[in-house]
Amino acid sequence: MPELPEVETVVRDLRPVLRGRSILAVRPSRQQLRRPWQAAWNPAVSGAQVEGLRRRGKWILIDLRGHGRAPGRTSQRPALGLPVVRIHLGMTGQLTVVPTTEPLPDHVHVVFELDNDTELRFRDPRRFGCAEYFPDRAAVDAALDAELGPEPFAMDPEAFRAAVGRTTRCLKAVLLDQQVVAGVGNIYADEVLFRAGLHPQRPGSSLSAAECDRLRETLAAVLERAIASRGSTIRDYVGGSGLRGGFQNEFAVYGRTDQPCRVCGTPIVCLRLAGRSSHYCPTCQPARTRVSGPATRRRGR
DNA sequence: CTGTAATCCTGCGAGC
DNA sequence: TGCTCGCAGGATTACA
Repeated sequence: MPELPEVETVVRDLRPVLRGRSILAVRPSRQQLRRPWQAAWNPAVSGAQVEGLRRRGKWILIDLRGHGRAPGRTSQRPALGLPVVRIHLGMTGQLTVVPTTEPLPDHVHVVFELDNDTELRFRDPRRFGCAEYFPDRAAVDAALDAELGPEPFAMDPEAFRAAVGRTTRCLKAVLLDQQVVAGVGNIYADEVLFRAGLHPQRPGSSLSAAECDRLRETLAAVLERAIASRGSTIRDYVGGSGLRGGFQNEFAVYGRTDQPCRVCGTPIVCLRLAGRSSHYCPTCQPARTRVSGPATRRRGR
């Protein structure tokens, strides 16, 4: 569920609440998330202090200072590291800080006990998300940069044109590819393509430079607007403070199958592309670039 | 390389 | 009221 705007909202909500707090302990539920629980969690994270929160693509990064209670004598500790907790919300993940006295709902799979009678809870009914511990911040950043494309804001226009132009995959698949641009998911891919007037099925290589630039600019604009609305809540999503998002009220196409396009009235169409439901307006997003004049007539080979 | 489908899960709404 | 079915914001893998 959570795409870039939702993850960004969670990070902005939690940053002032978590910064400077110490983690007393980490408790997993009995059920596994996407990756198995790491035994290193507790000795490494307990006692560490939260230095800050960041987002990269759809990942939430909690930067820690100190390694907490290392086993053995103090003198045998390794040099102070900069550990990181890395969290992905998957489809239904929620990350909130609440007083310890708050009743524990179902599907809370990781609890970080904090030093002020509150706790950070990772709740994820479908368990497609994951929470991992890494001992070294630089290594995490390097790994993320290797597996993710650039953040959608301030992308290099040349590089984006090259990435889109070199593939025959359809635009929907291109936008969902985290290596092309990080953070876009099913909702915003559809919304961006509508606002850019591009058919989701068009091959990346069919775009002109101008269309590519328009796509890149629309992408940043839509995501920024969505962040300003605190993301979209279809069902499960809540921000770090438990608040729902508001951008679902501005959807032009997502989830609006058969409803009239807000611009031209044509019924919105839903197709299956890249394994995901894809919504678009067949009038506002023509399948072929509109070309005027008889030059488009077939000329001999 | 590209597209498709299945997989990991739970929950909810539609339709009967 | 209750049942089954299909689908859901993600990501990875296998296979044609």
